[in-house]
Amino acid sequence: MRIASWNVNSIRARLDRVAAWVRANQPDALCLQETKAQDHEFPVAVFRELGYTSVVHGQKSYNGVAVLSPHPLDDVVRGFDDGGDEDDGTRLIAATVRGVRVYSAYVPNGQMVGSAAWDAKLHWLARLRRTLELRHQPDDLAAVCGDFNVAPEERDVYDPQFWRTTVLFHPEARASLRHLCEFGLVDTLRLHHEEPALYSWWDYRMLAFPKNMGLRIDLILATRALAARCTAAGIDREARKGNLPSDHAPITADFDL
DNA sequence: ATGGCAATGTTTCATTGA
Repeated sequence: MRIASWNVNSIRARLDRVAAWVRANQPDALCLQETKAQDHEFPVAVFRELGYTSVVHGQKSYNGVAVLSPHPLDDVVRGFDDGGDEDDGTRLIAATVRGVRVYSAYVPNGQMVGSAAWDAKLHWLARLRRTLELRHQPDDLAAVCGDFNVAPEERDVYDPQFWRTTVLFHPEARASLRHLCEFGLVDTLRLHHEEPALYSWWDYRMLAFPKNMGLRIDLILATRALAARCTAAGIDREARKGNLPSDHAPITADFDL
């Protein structure tokens, strides 16, 4: 079973590229973030022609998440089902695919350290952990996938000295991500690749991509039971090339399931 | 080669992203 995740920076602007990637890579579950489409605007028909069903949770202009699969998508939940306040933005959707609970998460960026958006980012990560505590045991088969807007470690950042002052690599954001993982989630890429400079996002500016000035902020986190079955993980740098790319590359994890 | 931001809609500039 192959699970993939991709911040596409508008599904409508990226439709041909995403459809081609699905055709070539045949994921069993594809989590999308920043679809930037209301639910009725999501191009479900294009993916249906490829044999994929889409479950979506979107809004106008910003945010938006989805899960696509050629298999049945069961027990779909949009947003946090923790009984708390209504979500501020469409940033989370979950569905069960072949017995695996799959989450597509778009963690708030946080804008500036110390801003209201920064507080909201840390709160959002804490709320995601609470939701997992309510819904799962660490020995469940679950994958929390998406754009976390936090790089876990120094080896995931091209200039840690600079980036540690920003929302993407600030010690507090890293601590919030660590706390999430301490629920019992494993960073699947690091099960198979130890080397530094494996990035999933590059700024559109400053020739960041050809210079590999990036950060690894997109993750597929697996519960221990699922991680035990992880046979491969990777980042598809090729999909960041060419005309009109997303600023993020798709990431994948394969499981013996 | 992979080349110096991009998508949206508030639309000819402002907002947001990371």
